[in-house]
Amino acid sequence: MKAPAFRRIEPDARRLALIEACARVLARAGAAGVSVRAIAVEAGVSPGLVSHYFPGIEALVAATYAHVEATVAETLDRAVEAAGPEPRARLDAFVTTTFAPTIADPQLLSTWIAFWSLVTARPAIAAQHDEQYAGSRARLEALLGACGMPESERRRAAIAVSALLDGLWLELCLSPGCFSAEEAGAIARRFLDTLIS
Amino acid sequence: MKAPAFRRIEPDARRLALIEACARVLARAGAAGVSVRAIAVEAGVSPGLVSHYFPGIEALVAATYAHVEATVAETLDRAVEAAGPEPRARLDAFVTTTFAPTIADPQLLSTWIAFWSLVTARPAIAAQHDEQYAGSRARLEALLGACGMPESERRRAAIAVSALLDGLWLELCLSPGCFSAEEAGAIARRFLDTLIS
DNA sequence: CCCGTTGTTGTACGATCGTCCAACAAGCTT
DNA sequence: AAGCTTGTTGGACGATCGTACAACAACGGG
Repeated sequence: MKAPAFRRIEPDARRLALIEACARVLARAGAAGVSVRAIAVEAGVSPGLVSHYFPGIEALVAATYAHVEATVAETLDRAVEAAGPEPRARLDAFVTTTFAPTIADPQLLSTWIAFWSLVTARPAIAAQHDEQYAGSRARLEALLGACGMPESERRRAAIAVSALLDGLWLELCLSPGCFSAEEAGAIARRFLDTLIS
Repeated sequence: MKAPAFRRIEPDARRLALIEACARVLARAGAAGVSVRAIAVEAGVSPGLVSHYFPGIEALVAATYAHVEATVAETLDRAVEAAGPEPRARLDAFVTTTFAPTIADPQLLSTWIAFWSLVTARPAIAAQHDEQYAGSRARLEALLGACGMPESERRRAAIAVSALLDGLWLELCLSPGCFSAEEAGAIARRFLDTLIS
């Protein structure tokens, strides 16, 4: 009559648990502190299990980035839906939520940095980045189109807005004291004013 | 009659040589491939010398970032000077040069990423980032002021332009095929049009 | 209840990491 | 030419890394 030494769970659930553990390690220790053992401890499993589910740390980091990015995108979508039917209000909600504490978080940035550090050297990861960036831009294009922007201008406008948001988000994470989330939101919304009018 | 086993050079020159070697290693192997030994081989010295000049890899990466950032800033300043006296032409030169091949270079990005990965965890490096970012923004504010922008608007405008340039530059390095340097320059210059008019 | 499947463990292995320091030698001074 | 300063070497050290693999045990089907 003793407690089981471990629990068996289905592969997909285990994969997700490892991904979430990796995200926590990245948030706590940064890109340099991520390792098979640290993730295993965080997930409460043995080190060997990490290698069993992922061919290497890089694959796990890539999967973690994909998962966190999807979570962020879901948060943004939810905020857009909550903003109601007015197109411009939806766009503003997208912008404001981008700088909300849960997203403009230095700990979240470390996941991006760990992923970015792999993009240049690994073609497969570069392809993943291209794909996720295209998806993010497509959502932005849809929001801009709903505001009446002609299709011929949407591509460039989405690239511009995406870059502005990324740049503000990045600096907000790296130097939180330099300017506030409200200021970042105001800058971005003002930029949208000039784009849409 | 045999060649000397090594050359003694003055500490400042050796420090610079190590910094340049670190930059080359970062460009070639990325943030994950940087190590004391790799840098020592690249600089043609023994591993012990790296530790002798820098308290650790992190300090060397920080010094390398400072050096590369200064080089980039100098390139931008030179381009601005070469653009002549017209304020708007100087601003355009700043923007265009930001996306020139020597600056919007994936290999250069790895230096930034290696540095960024240290910002969150190390307060001293966060302070260095704040300082260098403030300097970069001050240069931008001066260029905007010369174009007739009132001082009360310069801060926000510089933050906005800096973020847009950073975001475009980042994406240009990560996904070179998505849009061109010319397109990035056109987007940025168009943004400046709306700001200055 | 037992048995087979397979998710999981835990360790051993070689490689590589950053750090350290005593010994060496290059080059200036005398 | 000899001595001295000090930049430089190069290996030793313990820690940690990713990987691999044989043994184990949890859990469902019989």
